[in-house]
Amino acid sequence: MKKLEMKDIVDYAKQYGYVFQGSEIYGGLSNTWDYGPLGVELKNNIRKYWWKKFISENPYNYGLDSAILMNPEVWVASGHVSSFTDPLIDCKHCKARHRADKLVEEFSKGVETGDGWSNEELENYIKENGIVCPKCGKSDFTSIRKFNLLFETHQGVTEDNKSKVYLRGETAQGIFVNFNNVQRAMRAKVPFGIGQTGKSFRNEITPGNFIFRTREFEQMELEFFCKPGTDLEWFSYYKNYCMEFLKELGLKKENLRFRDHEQKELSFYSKATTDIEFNYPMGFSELWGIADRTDYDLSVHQNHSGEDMRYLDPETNEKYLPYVIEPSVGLDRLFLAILTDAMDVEELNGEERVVLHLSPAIAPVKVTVLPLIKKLHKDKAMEIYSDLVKDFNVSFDEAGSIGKRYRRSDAVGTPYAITIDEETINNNTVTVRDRDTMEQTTMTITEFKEFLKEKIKY
RNA sequence: GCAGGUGUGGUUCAACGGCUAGAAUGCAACCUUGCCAAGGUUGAGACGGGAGUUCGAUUCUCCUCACUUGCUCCA
Repeated sequence: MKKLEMKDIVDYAKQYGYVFQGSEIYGGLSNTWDYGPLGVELKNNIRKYWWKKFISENPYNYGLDSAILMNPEVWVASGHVSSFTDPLIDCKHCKARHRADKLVEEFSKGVETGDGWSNEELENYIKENGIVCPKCGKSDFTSIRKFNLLFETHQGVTEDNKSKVYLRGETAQGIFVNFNNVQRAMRAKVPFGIGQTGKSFRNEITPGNFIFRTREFEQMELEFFCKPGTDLEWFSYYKNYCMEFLKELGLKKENLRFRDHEQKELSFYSKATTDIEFNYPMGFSELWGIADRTDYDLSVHQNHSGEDMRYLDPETNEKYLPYVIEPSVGLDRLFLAILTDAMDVEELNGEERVVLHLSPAIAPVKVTVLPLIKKLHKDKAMEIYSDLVKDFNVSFDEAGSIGKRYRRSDAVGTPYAITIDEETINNNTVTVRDRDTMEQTTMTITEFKEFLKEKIKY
């Protein structure tokens, strides 16, 4: 089977109602995508599954849904307002773009530009030392321009500076600022976690690769608070927990791998980070980041807000800032991974069969109801359809030959098709056809409902 | 944001400075068939957007938008 390219995935997604280009009739808007009727079902199912695995099924963890708009001080404390602003300069000669601080650091090994350097200092240092463009070797740069990755907007009807607010750049901060609330309200004992899903916004400089990197995206984040010293244990626990989850979703083992961050690429606050990478059409790339963030987040909020964020251990009467393990995954990315992994173009009797091998638990449509002969079996089929919709997401198809209808249902990832014929009218049995094996079995409607219920269990 | 490439029905492709822009597939309706993309009839459906050159532009030029490849970036 040939490796599918991103274009194949995008075309497929559009054709079958999974993902459309945003604002398409107006020529689109860069890197925005709308989830279609099947896409939203799949996305909801993935989110639901995540919630079950990480929140409701997990005795340690609690859910949360914090606001997208937060007090701007949150983002000052988290460092997003200042350090998210990368000092970028362009080489006037070859048009390459570089980070000014990186140029300086590379030029004079050991010099830490950190937060302390202003744009002017960076520019002057580059000029005085004649630092050259690593690409073309000339020293002819534009002045530094900063890119704030946070979306800004205004609260209230007047656009004065006081009412400036940011769209959240990550859901995690909503969790940290509610640490005390959740701990007290739920009488939670460390270790415990708080998780939430929701939209976040970042002005990425280079979005792209379909829904892999967009400026508006949905995160599913868990912040797990544990006692310092136990953090590495929990870190490795969650590495495995996440990988387990991905396999349960049906992702193929060979398309997944761990990648530990090297010491030098770790963020300044992180003790350890591991990515779970997936083999997307453009190659292996990040799907899930699992990070040991130490007590960085709670301590910056404690310092900036003046609130005590420490946890009082009821057994030892010891007060401490918990360490945080953060498994954070992008829902859109996971969606893309699942679509890529499931999609297959198979050779069948000299014809091509597009089939989406989605696990029944997350498939948008669980079963499609097909009357064998429209005239004779439509009424019975409708009756069964109306009965099934109460419990399942079901579709109905009466157009074209039976084989063609099987193919249509394969193409959108529906795991089962049931055919309604004379037997159904006489003794309530249907022919159940399996998408993956294309095998048929006969069972009663009641048996089928039980069968399906079992198959779609999360 | 920079440099290159590409834009014709839902999809894949064709033609042309000038007659009603052609086909396959898909889609819809009807007839026929009835368990793995059968056949027939009918129908809907396209030159990304704007400006310019021209008697006339889908075609040539410019701008713009989108997609795409590479670079820069990804806390």
